[in-house]
Amino acid sequence: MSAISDNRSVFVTDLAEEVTETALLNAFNTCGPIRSVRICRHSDDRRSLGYGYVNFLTASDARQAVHKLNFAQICGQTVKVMAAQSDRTQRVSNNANVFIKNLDKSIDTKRLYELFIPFGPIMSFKLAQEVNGLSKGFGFVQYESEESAVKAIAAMNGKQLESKSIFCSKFLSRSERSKHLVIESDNKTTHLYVKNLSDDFDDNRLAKYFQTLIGSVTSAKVYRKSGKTFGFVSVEDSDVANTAIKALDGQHLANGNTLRLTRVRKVAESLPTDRPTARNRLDGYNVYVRYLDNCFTEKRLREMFAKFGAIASAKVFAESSEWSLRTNQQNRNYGLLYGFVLFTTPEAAQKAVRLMNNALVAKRPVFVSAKSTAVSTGYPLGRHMITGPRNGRQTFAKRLY
DNA sequence: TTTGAGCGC
Repeated sequence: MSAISDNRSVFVTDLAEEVTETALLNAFNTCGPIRSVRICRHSDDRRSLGYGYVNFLTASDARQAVHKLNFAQICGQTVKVMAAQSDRTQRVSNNANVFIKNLDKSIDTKRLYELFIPFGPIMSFKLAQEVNGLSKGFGFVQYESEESAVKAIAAMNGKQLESKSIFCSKFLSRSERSKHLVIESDNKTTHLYVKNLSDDFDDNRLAKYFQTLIGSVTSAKVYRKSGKTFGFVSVEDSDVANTAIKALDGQHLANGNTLRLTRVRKVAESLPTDRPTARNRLDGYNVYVRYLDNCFTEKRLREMFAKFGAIASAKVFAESSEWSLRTNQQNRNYGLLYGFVLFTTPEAAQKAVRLMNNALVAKRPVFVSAKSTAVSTGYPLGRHMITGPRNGRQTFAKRLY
């Protein structure tokens, strides 16, 4: 068992760049005997990363250091001191993390801490700041226990602080939050999807059916496909929509069909919270290609697609980030590869999809689509490995999207 | 407006 991540160590952050190990030692040795100190540094040029560790001989000295030296000045800069917690999962998800926003800009890190410490022991805290140190007006306080977080939220949410009334809630990660927003927005929709209609429904009849039962229908449209009859009904407000679902979902029609009524689901991609990406700019011009072959190269990709129009760029990507492990001795790629062909016109891209999808290339079907399905393969964003032509040379390049 | 991730020899 490593002696480092136990409760005899403290994590010190917001260190000025010039703070040395000696300065750190001098600042903390008033709390008790120290085994070691460490300032974490860039591996290339040894510049300080702005945080480090002080390892005491006893847990009680470490606790005392957190208490005594949090917000102390070292080399003229206020530092934060907290119990070291190297286990990332412990730091990230204990369900005791509070998000705070709408903070008056005059509230600094220390004030934030003081406002929230009455509700229980704090594991970590952070005020979001501009590079110049000015508050961004939001921050995080993570307690040791969920109970403290619940108490803090109950007491502090809506509280007037300086010019503003603050907002506090359990912290949600970006992805959790976006799911949440989809549900919220679904609950607010005024558009309903109706299925299992009997054949005798048309637009008029559907409108009348809803009108009679719930009133205030703004539109109704019936569709028939593969022998099924379904439709969309819009109502005046989301309360009516919710009432309609409660009242009509599961109703039996005259012919015995069970009517199903649900909200029209919004897709996460269409939410206004989603930032436009570089990828969107390529929509319509870019074609995604998946193909299994051990010599699938950019040159080959260009040759395959040249007949559809001018190609701005063609790239091949390896399925796995462990690409190098999948290169055989002839330096040919094997394993799943995929690529993108960027055309200079949307017409060329459409034609490529239409004529190349499922076409046989060297006896194998090739999958060609206007939309990439590669985003869900767990790729880290940013830099990606790209195969060089035939010689298997690896280079890193930015993804196309 | 703003929903993290700084944590080691």
